[in-house]
Amino acid sequence: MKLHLYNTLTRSNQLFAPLKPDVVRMYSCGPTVYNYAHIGNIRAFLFPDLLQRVLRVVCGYRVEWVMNITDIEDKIILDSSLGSATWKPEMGVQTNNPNDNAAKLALFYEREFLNDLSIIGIKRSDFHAIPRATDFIGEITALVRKIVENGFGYESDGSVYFNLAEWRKSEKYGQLFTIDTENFRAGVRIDADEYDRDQVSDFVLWKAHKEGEPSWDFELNGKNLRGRPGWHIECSAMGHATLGLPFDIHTGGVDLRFPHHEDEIAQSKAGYGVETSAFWCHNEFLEVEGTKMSKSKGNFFTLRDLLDKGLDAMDIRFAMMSAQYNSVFNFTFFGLESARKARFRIQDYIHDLHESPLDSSALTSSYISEFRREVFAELLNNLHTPKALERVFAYINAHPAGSLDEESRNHLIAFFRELNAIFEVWVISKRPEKHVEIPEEVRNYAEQRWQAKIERNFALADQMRLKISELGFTVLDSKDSYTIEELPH
RNA sequence: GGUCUCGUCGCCUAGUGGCUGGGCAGAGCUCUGCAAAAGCUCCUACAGCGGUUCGAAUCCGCUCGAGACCUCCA
Repeated sequence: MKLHLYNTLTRSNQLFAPLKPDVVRMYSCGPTVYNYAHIGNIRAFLFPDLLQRVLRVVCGYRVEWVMNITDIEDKIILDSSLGSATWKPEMGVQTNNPNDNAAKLALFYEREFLNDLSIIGIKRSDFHAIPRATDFIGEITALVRKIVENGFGYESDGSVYFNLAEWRKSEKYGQLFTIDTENFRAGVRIDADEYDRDQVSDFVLWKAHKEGEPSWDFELNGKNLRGRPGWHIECSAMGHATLGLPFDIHTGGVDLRFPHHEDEIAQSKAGYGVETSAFWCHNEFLEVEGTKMSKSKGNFFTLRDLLDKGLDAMDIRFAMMSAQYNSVFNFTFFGLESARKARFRIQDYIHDLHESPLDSSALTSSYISEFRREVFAELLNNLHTPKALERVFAYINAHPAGSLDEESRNHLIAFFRELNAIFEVWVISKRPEKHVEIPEEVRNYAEQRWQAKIERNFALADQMRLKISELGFTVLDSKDSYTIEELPH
């Protein structure tokens, strides 16, 4: 089955086919590891996770998914510098070596990040590689050297810049983003004072060393330009090293279209002489309670913030599936609760499919192949998860589990197993039996309540209910009997 | 200032020139109390104003409103 994906490069939905047969090579711009992942980051990684799962499960491709770790960058340098207030003891002991300090801080947050990914249902084993920028300094410097050799880079005060004026003579700059050259230049000039650049719009490939900052040797034209990589060059080099260019799909947040991805396209082609990726796919941002998430508004949440509030990571994962990846997702706590209930409706249905039919006289048979085809068709339509879920709900509404015969149930169970290989928010099994110890006291109260109820002494029955709930339990009545359950928390 | 996106039932999310989605919340019923579960039923919306059309939430124009990007940001 074929996937249609929105390609920012062509600004249209395009039929996807891998460049090499049967294997999809996909690169996702990963995190800069200077802090804990927030829920916006989480969405940005749930998107490629969903994409690679659909490519594998529905399309049947093998997927080589690469996500980089940016472990050298301004904020990392600042927070890892000697005397930094944000240094944590868990990161280790700071030394006089800035490279070492930056690496320690980055490694700490990298581990936290990978742990967060696994909590949210993104599997480590689904990655082909998770390269760190600082492990590819050799690749990066080689690329910078090529760009200079090809006439698209120049050195100035120990830094190396991309010569955009030269590049634009033969190539289009602004493939992913409509750039207004006049405003673009005017905007950049403000921050550009300290640099001596031919064009204000030129971006940095290699940054000259500053005292106290991490740095690496870099030989260029017989000079050692000790310094560190520019932010955009890292992805060009790592994508080339881990997947080869061009690869099939490049993902990232919408904010990365410009300048990050635009510059990546220019650099890779200026250096390696080839295009970067056939598809560029961008996820939209999320908002929290209708406004942009920001620390000053107090609506900024890391994943661990939400888990600390007692929220379930699977509900967060499922809630994010309720909007298409390329539309703004409004994250609300009410919405999260709605998503939880919706998720459990499907979960209960899956459990029910495993139960033996009570009344075998009136069972119907349902051909699920059409249902399966429809759900998958929605996913293949640019990962339209809301529509896919709508199909699922419509189906389970029309086909209560109790009405289906054995064969239909088994087909459905098999289908939900497939679907869960994409959504990864359900358990495909019988309803688990609860083994909760009911205290003697609670059982006594429950029995007294039942007797009182039979005698129609509802005042006493209500008293008993109150006592039971105070002990953390509740009584569920059926026609001729009752059961005792533990209250949540 | 430039480049865009979007305004759909109480909330969230689809959709598309005519047949009027789905989830959550809410109401009623199955049910002789209370509480819960499940099932059934109900809850017909498309910012406003013009225009095109036999017919528009869907196309065009204007107005109002919301938001994003252009600078580190997923």
